Amino acid sequence: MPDDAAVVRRLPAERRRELILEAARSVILAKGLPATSVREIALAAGVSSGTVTHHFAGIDEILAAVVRAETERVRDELWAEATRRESALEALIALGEGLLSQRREVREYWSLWIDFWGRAAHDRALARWQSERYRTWRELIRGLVAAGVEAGEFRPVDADAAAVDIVALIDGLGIQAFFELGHVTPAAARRRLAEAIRERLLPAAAQ
Amino acid sequence: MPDDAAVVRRLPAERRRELILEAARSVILAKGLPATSVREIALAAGVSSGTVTHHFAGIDEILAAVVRAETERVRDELWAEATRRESALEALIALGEGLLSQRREVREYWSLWIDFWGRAAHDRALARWQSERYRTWRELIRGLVAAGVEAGEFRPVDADAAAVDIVALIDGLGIQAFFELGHVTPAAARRRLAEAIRERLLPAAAQ
Amino acid sequence: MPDDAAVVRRLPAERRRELILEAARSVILAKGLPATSVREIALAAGVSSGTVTHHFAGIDEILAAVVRAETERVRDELWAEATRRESALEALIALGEGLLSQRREVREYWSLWIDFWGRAAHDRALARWQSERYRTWRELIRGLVAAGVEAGEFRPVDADAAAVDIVALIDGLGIQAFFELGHVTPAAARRRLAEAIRERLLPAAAQ
Amino acid sequence: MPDDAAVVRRLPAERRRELILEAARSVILAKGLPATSVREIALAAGVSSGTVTHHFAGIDEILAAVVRAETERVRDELWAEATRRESALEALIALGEGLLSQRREVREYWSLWIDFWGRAAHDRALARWQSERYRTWRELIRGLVAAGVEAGEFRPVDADAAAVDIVALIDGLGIQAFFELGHVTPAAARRRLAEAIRERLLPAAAQ
DNA sequence: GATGAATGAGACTTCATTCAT
DNA sequence: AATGAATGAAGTCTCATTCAT
Repeated sequence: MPDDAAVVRRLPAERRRELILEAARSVILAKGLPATSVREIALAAGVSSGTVTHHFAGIDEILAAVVRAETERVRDELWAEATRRESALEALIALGEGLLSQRREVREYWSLWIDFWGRAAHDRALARWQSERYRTWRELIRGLVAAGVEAGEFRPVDADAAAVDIVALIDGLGIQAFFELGHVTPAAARRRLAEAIRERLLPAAAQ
Repeated sequence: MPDDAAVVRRLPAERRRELILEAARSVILAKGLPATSVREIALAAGVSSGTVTHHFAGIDEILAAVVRAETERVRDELWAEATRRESALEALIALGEGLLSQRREVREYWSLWIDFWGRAAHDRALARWQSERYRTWRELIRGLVAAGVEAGEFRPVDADAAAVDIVALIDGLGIQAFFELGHVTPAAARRRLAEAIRERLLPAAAQ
Repeated sequence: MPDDAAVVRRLPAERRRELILEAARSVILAKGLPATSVREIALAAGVSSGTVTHHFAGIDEILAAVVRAETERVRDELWAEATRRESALEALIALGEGLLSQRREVREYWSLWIDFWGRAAHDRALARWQSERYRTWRELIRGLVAAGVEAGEFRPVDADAAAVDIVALIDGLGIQAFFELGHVTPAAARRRLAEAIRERLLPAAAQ
Repeated sequence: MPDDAAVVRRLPAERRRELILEAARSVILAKGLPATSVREIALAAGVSSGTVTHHFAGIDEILAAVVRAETERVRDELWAEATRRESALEALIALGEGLLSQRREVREYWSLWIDFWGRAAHDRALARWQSERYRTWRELIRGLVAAGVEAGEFRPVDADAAAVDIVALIDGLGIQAFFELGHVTPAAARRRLAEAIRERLLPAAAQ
């Protein structure tokens, strides 16, 4: 019986990679990107450091994979939730509020992104990726705004411009809430966002 | 001409400290906070690494001093510029646009802050400091908004809420512009900010 | 003959640890505790400094391990030798003379202890350990004395007090012999010790 | 009034040297010889580190001077006290007990010596000096013993041998008491020494 | 006599990576 | 697939010493 209960010795490469990425994510969240080492990832994953470097080309690949997975996971989750709503307004607010939730995972999401920005600020390729990500978010939001305009739900605003504003507001409120210790709580940030979106898009009569 | 800049061997401590901080700032901007080492700072400053540690208690003191100096410099500069304007609207726009300028120094300012956020995200004391800094900015902006309301220049808005929104917009636009390679240029960010401020504060008739 | 001592690249951790401790011991003896660095230990062990820190948590762990191993080795060796003797007197003298032998290893033993005292004098935990070590030695000697008294071989002395005296004499003679260049040789120290023990313990008639 | 009360700016070299040695002594006692740095000595002396190296050739000279001064001071003091006694026995006991006193200065004396032994164990010149010091002590004690024998106060013992024994006992008891936390207190060490001296030297009838 | 700016060697430790097993 | 022994570069910091002032 060499295959002890919780201790899985040998796994398919793909499964082991996932476990290592999961461990890496938890270490990054706890200590921050710059303080995340192969040794700590290995420790958290319950494997030797050799196993970590056996499955990845280097530590940079691990970090990139973690951020990429997180991005996609959160985007898909929130988008699914948003498009379940009846109106464009509700969809937009659901999207924004999802990003300003006080759930632990959301705080972790911001932590990861703030860490990533720091790295991307000095790495051309990562900066390009970050730029793409912004483009994606703006495109999603632009679509919702345009649909609302089309449906007569919103004023006939410039959807591109509105998307820039809304993404900026979400980021700005997210950062304030992340560092804030009392004043701009996540709840307050969500209130501000919802109100700002209404004011920005609804016809005067509807506000 | 014995005291040629590049040759000066011995300087008053205060002057040497300044030169080292200047060098540290340039290294941080080029490589990022986590990649900034005593050795690189010394190299950039043209002194031995021993000289660096002779003038500072440790590398953390250097990094903190750089960020602190940058903060104060930019705040004072922009505030002086803003309060020179005639109306509250113009002052607000000057402040915001100053932070979204495409001058090299402003890009550097954002780089430094993005790096700092990464560190503050995992350091209680730095997070507190960041929180204080936000409080200061909101307070400055709240004052301008309240003055505009008082003068009948703005609608009777909640100045606190408006300050949160405007700080968030500036941060959000600043980050998008920082990473953006083509779409959301600094100029576009400034346009968006000015328009958003007008819409948020001016009476319907004045827009 | 692929595993020539000087060429062996890869070893079981336990064996490598032993080799490093052996190397550390030789460095300490040659240069003294305060001058013993990781680099020198690595050099003496024929490995990289990284290997040294790979096998030990830090240099303090190495130094402690060396001293501990030496202590136990000498104590066990001498005690085995002493208890092989027929009478309590002979056992005591064997023990003491073993500690005052002129064998190279004994001189090294004193060197190590003198170095260790220097460290323990300024370190509470090490001082406690040193105190324990004295307690052990006194206890061993007290037992021999008590046995001799019991057997009628010695006068009815206070065994506790005698143990303190004998330990003190051994230490004092050991130090004098260690530093002495001509007068109090190890041989002289042994003579003095044997005579002192006889005088201290034997009945007047037997001296 | 540049010459502020307690702050003496400029002193004759000889006086400054003394102040620095005094400061060095206190640092050595607090931190131990190996941890004593020029910077700490300068700090304790209230001068710049440049001043310290200005008055001494190097840190080794300072350390040697401190030990030398301490040695002479203690020897002279105790010898004066001993020779004030009426009998050889009392003089010997006064000498020994002076070295086992529980006064703070005596504990400091042992600390200094233990530190010094560590250094002398790896330095030929210092070892020679240590040897000389032992020779001096043995000579002083031999003289007292011989006088006692001469006067009929002591048995006709070999004074040379007795001196070796007594010096050894003092050292051995001193070390045990230095490290001991409860059992062999300074008071117990003094009792043991006095009794051992009596037994070693007095005629059987007088004990 | 006194200062302290400047230096460079060397202290310990952390680390990503390689590779024999 | 997994391990972990081994490496050497690079990290921060301490230090004794030099020397212009």
